[in-house]
Amino acid sequence: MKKPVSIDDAGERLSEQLARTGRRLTAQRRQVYNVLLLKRDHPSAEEVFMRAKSAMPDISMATVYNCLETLVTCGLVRQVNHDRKATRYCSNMQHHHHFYCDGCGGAFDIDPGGAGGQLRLEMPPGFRVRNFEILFRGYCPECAAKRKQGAPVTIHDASQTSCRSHRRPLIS
Amino acid sequence: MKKPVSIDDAGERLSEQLARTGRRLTAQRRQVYNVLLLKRDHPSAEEVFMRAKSAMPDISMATVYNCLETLVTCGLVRQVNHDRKATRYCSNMQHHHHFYCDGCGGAFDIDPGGAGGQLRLEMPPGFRVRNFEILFRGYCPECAAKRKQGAPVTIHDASQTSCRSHRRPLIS
DNA sequence: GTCAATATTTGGAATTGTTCTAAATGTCTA
DNA sequence: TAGACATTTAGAACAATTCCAAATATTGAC
Repeated sequence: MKKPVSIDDAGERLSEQLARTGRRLTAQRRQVYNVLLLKRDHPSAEEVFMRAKSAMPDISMATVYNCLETLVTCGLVRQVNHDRKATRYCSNMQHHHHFYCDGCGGAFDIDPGGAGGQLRLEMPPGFRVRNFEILFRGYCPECAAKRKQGAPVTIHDASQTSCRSHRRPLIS
Repeated sequence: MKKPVSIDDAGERLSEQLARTGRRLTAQRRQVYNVLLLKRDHPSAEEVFMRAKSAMPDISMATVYNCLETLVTCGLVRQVNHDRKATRYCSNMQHHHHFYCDGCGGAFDIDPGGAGGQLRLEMPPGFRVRNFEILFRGYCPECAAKRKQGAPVTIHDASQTSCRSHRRPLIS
């Protein structure tokens, strides 16, 4: 299994990715990224703000949001959403699943296990799974067809709900 | 495969479940439940409101939220969340997974396929999966241990984050 | 190093989806 | 039909997030 980004590589990785997308390396971006690498417990923007603030007292919440967004679009960090709670941020960019604790609300990474077509997941010791749910992303038949025809398509525009509304729902 | 609740059974089912939990059957609750049974495309509260309003012009948004919550706690309807978008409501109470279309934003139910331990999912024709993610729910080692000891535990209190914060994250 | 051009940060206002509140209305039981 | 209690309602409050426009920082050219 590949190693995640170490704090040592982080600076290089960060400036590299920022440069690649024509962005500047700032102290705030470095700080926010560091927070995410230092303790990989999926903090919310609020939590990132508080941790960053302790090392950089003048950083603002708006900046934390900006930096997080930048890191996400640079592919250095990903967002993790669960129920409608605040978005959390994760510096583990390898493909993985998540375990959400009903007790403490914690989020834990679950390794996707054996590669290839076969999926063989193993929970780390001590975890008690009550249920699971698979979340697929892709294109529904209508949108897949539209894209094949080469029509210009806007991805993920929430206001564009035509497809959803006139299709027969897939439960029988 | 079992059939979902038909509109005909719905009234009975609704009053039955409401009575079981000491609640009253009201026109608004019936209306909201009907909206959800009539078109199973995972509408948001806003969409439910608009559809309900066309048959019952005086219904209010607050009532729609109240009714939806009641239906959820009665086990007649479930909430479906995706990214941080508005919660959607689903009257398919059988265990199933979800497919989210990146094109139109639609949500579709995916049958969990073969019963038993083995999981063999099949996408309905035309769907193009780009990626998937598994979401586990349960208890993390610390919370599982606490519960075994019979300590009184509050389930899912978001403010209680101790467990999350002092545990080493599970990525290596 | 200095300057201009441009990107970023910042505080506060605005927005969105949702919950709360308290008064009005409805339903049920006696 | 009254009294007890549940439900509905409009609007205020709320939390997480985004937007805005001014202040500040960074970069590249000289």
